[in-house]
Amino acid sequence: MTETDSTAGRRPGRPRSEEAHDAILSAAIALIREVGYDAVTMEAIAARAGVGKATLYRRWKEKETLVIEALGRILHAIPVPDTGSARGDLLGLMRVAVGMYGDPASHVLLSGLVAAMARSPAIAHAMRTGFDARWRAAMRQVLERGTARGELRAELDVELATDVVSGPFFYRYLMSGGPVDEPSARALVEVALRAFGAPAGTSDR
Amino acid sequence: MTETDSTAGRRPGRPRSEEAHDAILSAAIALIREVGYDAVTMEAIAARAGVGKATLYRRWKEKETLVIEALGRILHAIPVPDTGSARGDLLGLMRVAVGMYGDPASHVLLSGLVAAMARSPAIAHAMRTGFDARWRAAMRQVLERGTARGELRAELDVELATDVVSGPFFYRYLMSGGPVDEPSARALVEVALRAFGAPAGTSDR
Amino acid sequence: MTETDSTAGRRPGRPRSEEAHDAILSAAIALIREVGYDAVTMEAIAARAGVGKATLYRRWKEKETLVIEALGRILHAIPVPDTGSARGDLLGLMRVAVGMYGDPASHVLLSGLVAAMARSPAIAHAMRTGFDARWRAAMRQVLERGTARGELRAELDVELATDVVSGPFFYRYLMSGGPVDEPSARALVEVALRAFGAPAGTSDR
Amino acid sequence: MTETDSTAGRRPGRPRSEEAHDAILSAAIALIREVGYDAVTMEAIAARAGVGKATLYRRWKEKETLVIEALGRILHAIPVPDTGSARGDLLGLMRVAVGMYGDPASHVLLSGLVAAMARSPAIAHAMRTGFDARWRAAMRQVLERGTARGELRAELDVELATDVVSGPFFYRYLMSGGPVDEPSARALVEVALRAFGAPAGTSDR
DNA sequence: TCCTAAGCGAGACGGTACGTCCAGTCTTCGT
DNA sequence: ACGAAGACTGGACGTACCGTCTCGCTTAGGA
Repeated sequence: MTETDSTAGRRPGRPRSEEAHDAILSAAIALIREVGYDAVTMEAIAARAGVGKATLYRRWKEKETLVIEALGRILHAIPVPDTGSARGDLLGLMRVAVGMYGDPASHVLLSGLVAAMARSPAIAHAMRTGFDARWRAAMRQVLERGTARGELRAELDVELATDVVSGPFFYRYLMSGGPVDEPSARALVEVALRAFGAPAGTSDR
Repeated sequence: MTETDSTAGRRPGRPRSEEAHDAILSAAIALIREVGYDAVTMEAIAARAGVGKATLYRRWKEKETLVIEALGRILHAIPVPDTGSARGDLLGLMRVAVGMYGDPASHVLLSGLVAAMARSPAIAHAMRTGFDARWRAAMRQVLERGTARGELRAELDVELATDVVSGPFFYRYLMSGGPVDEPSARALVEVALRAFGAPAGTSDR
Repeated sequence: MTETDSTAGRRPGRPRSEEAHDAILSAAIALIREVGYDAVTMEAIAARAGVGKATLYRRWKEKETLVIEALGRILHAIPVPDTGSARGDLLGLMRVAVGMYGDPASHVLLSGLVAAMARSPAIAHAMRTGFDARWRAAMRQVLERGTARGELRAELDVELATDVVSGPFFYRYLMSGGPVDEPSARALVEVALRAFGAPAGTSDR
Repeated sequence: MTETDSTAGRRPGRPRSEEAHDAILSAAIALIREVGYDAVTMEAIAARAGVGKATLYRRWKEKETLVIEALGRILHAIPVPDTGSARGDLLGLMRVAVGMYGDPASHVLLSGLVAAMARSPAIAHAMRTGFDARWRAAMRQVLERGTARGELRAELDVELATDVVSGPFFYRYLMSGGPVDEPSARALVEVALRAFGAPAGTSDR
């Protein structure tokens, strides 16, 4: 996520300090928890990390890219459920979603990042590859397993199915204020199965 | 949307100037178009409107509520299509959505407002009643017409169906970057019909 | 002027590069001419010289000492006039002064160094021995020649006479903005002769 | 010294706070005394005065003009001695000079301002009218009284005489490090009398 | 016709954060 | 142990807005 992915031949001069890097990301996370995402300032992060502001700007151009990298540290990989049925797998995944949306810090954080994505292609890219891609990969795996098992239609559009299942929560969470909970998760799974389930006579239902 | 809707009980003192009100809203809209939503500042709006800053703060507490009112001026009511079929009506509505998302100013604007909603309940309320409610009402009308015609299931959960159809575009637009266009609209309508259409043997198809 | 004047006693390790030394001093002079004395930074000098900042600090503690050494390179020795009369000699010397003050870079340069002298005894010492001493020596020579010739009083206080002649230009140049030119030089010489000339009946005029 | 000399018709908007003005100047003076002239920063002045930085920059573009105005507050008018003789008057004035140079804060302060004069015509102007002019006016008065009394030459060049008397101290103080004291003052007065005194046969001596 | 109250534009107020710059030091590599 | 390169902490810079606060002036209704 940093601009130097190394592997390239050593650059001259003093190398960037990993300690500083860690201190900054930790400070960022701590501050987000304490004062909330958009009260966090580069100034405060630097101070908390015991680091000059220039050191921040040398590595991240905006607060958001920094935050995204920081979140990468505490974000676990998304566990892909394997319950034996598409219904179970999808439900498992939706429960993960419910859990993520449930964190009280999430709202300001997510919406702040969404706003930042609209301003900066770099941030958009970081968010899409850093977060969304993980989620979509998990969904893809579940869906493909479902088609392989014959529970879901063979001609299934994975992207569409992913959005149909994921979009409603995202929309409720950020806009309409509708429920993002276990019952809703169940309902959405049933919708998905009706829309993308294999026609009768095959294994589902 | 302003706090004083009173024509009742005349208050003492000089009344608020409608000219100033108009000038401010016009300035806000113009600035959003010119420099983008989040580069707009109260300072600039006041200057552009030829108005003191206090005049702004007397009427709106935050930039967002001002903007929401300003948008109310240029936002048309959502036309509820009546094509004779649920498929046609839904598709008509989705085309409206495609059109709204298509405005190049929309991205920063919408995401900025979404972020503001997370910070301020007042803004959230304004957005939900000012924008989202219009959309949901249109959806409700279309969906109820569908059930009345027997095309859609009688036990349909209108809120759920609305979110299943609307959520994916919202999600693609603000997060994943997926397509928000006519073909996608068609695909989503088909998904909705499969998920919420009346069981075979009834009037749909 | 540098702390290592040693050609004596070979030290271990890589010897200091004379090329670097030259490059630095040249860069310093060039930058002073281009952007003016106090816009010059150690950073810029190092960059221009193609040298690490540490290399500068290894040799000079402050910008000023570096500059003083750099100036030593381009500063000619002060030519002591020998016209045969105290009046002529003094006038010759004052013309040198007029010439030095005439260089457009001199003002910021001199005043900057004067300010630095007040901060740092080291700089003060460098300036006094590097510049002022040369001037005073020239004055002394001229004055002593004058007393030897009987043109000037025998009991003359050389320091006082030097300051009476030199001070007014310095004062005008840095503070009052009065003229520093040939006529003023002439006037000052006449003052000096009246004040320090031998009493009537002796050799002066 | 501020850009608004009033008398002009009232400007619109909230007037500038005199309290803030005073607080700033006091803070500046206090800081100069405490940490020395060139360690004083706009930041520190603002903090000490309990004032926003913008309030400083709204009134003074550079630290130096602020300082000059601040000094104006504590600088007494120069008392013009009237002892009955040119010798006494000049000596009185020189004693004032010795006193001013004697203040331990003066060196960094004066040299800093001299450097600032070279950078900025505004500062140069402020210094010349604010400080130097007072001194020169006092000198002029003394000198003219001397000529009126017949002690000094009628054709006396006041500017030249002023610089001959004042320059040496200025030069010693900022450059050569020579003595600036009572004996030197006496010596300079004698020089002035020899150079500018009326020829023998008139009242002096 | 005045009085009171709230509006108005203008702009200064105390603050906070911005992103940049430089000082002076430190750490890496290669010579 | 030198060299360059470029990282480091620290702190001031000058700017931009924030939301609040005076100013003097205007515009109404009620006394």
